Amino acid sequence: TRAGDRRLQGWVLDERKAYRQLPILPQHRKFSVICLKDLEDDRPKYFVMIGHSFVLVSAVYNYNRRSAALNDVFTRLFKMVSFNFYDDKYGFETELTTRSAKLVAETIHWLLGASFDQKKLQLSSLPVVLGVTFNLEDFLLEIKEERKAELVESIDAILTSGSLDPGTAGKLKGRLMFGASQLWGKVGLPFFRPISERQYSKDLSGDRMDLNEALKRSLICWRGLVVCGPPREISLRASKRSDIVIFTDGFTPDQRKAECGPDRVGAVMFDRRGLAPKQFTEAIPHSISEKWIPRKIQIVPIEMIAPILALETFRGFCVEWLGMETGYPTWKLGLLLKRALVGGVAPFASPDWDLGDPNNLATLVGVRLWVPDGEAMTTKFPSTLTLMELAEELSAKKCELQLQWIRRDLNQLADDLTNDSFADRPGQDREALEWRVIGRLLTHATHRYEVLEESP
DNA sequence: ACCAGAACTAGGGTGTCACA
DNA sequence: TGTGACACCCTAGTTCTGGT
Repeated sequence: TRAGDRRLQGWVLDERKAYRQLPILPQHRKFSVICLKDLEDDRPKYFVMIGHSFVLVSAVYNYNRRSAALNDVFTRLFKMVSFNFYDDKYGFETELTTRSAKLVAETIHWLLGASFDQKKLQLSSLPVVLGVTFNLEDFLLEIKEERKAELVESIDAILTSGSLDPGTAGKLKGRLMFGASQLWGKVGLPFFRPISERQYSKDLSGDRMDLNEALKRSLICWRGLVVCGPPREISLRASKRSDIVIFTDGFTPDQRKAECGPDRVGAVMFDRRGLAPKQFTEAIPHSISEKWIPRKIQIVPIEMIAPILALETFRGFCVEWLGMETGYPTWKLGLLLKRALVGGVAPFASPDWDLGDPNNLATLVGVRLWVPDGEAMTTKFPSTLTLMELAEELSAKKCELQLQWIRRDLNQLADDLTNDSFADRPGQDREALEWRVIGRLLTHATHRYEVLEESP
C-alpha cells in the first residue's frame, strides 16, 4: 500500500429497505398488484405496490444499477476506495480520511434521495461487511462468533442423531464452504468429499442415511476447524520483485520411445544478487516412486517433487514464488486415481490436537494448482501428498506456496539438467534430503483410502 | 509408424447450496 | 430475483495404450 504504515479503517453503509426505495413507473402500477386474503371476511383483497417488491425480476437489476451508480460517484469523483454488494456499501481508507469518506457516502446518499440506516453505519478498524469481520489492526478476516456457534450446533446435531440425509448434507456443505472462505488457506477441503457424496447419493433405502466412518471423521474434523481454525490473513497486494526464480523439470523414461534411465529431476536457480545461476539434478530413488499408485508413466509426481528438492537444495533464500514447469494438462492429474480422496490424519480427530501448530496445518492444506487454461483444485490422492510435502517444506522456510505454469521453452536449463546434459555447467555440491511428511502421510492416507473404499 | 478400442475431456444442461 | 461454487449427466471429440 502507498499509505505506508498508516493505520487502516473501514466505513460501512447499509441502505434501508433496498428494493422498496425503487419506485414503479406510475403508468405501470396496474401491473404491480399483490393479493392477500383478509382473515376477517375470508375474501381476497388487492393492493397496488408503488415500490419494487422482492422477487420481482427487474428489482435485482434496477437496484444494483443504482447501487453501482452511487459507488461510481465515490470512486470516480471522490477517488475513494469503495465497493458495493446489493445494499451493502463499504470502503477502506487510512485513519486520516475514513471520516471524510464516510461523510461523502452519507451526503451523496442524502443528496440523491437514497435513505440509509443511521444505526447500521460503521466507522471502525474492525468493520463488519457481509457478515465477515475485517480486522484491520491485525490484518485478519474473522468468522463471526454467531456463525461459528450455528455451524458447531448443526454438526453436533448430526453427530448425535447419527444420520445425515442428502438435503441436510447439501445445506451443511454450503454453509461450511461460506465459512471456510473466512478461514486460513484451503484447510478442510478434503473433508468435503464424504459430505458431498452424501449430498448426491440417491439410494435412501434402509440404513443408507446413517453416518459412516468417513462422514463421522469429516464432521469431527470440520468441527475442529470451525472451533479453532486460524482466521484468514489479509495480505498486502502490492507486488514485490522476486529475489530469486527457480525453474524445475522432471524426467521419466517413456517405453514407447525406448527411453531408459532412472526417474530424474533438475532445477536451475537465478539469483538477482548473484552472477551465475545455480543448478542441480537428482535421481528419484525407487523407494519413493514404488509407493505411488502404479501407472505406466509417473511424470506428474516426479514433476511435483522437483520443486521440493529445489527448495531443499537452494535453502537459505527468501523465496517469493516458484515456477513449476509441468507441461502437463490438468486433466492428467486425474489419471493418478479414479476416486478423488485424500486422507484425514489420525491426530486431527483428538481434542487436544493443536491447529495453531504449522506442522499440523501443513498436513491438512489443500493446494490450488494454476494451469494455463483455467484452474484445477486437486485433492486427488496421491498427488495431493506431494503438494503437502511441498507446502510443508515451504512452511518450514516461512514461505507461501503459489504454483504457476510456464511455457516449456522458457525452462530450457532445467530441461537440459534433467536430461543429464551438463554442457558448460560446473558440478554442484549435493546435500542429502530428508522427507518431512510424505512417508508418514502415505501410510495414513493409504489406510484412510482403504476405509473409505470399504464404506458404502 | 500405425491402428483400434479404451479412457478421458470439454462444455452444455440441470440442480443444490450459500449470500444479497 | 440475481450471483458464484460445486456436483452430476450426457454427447461428441480427443488422447492414450498396447499391440503389430
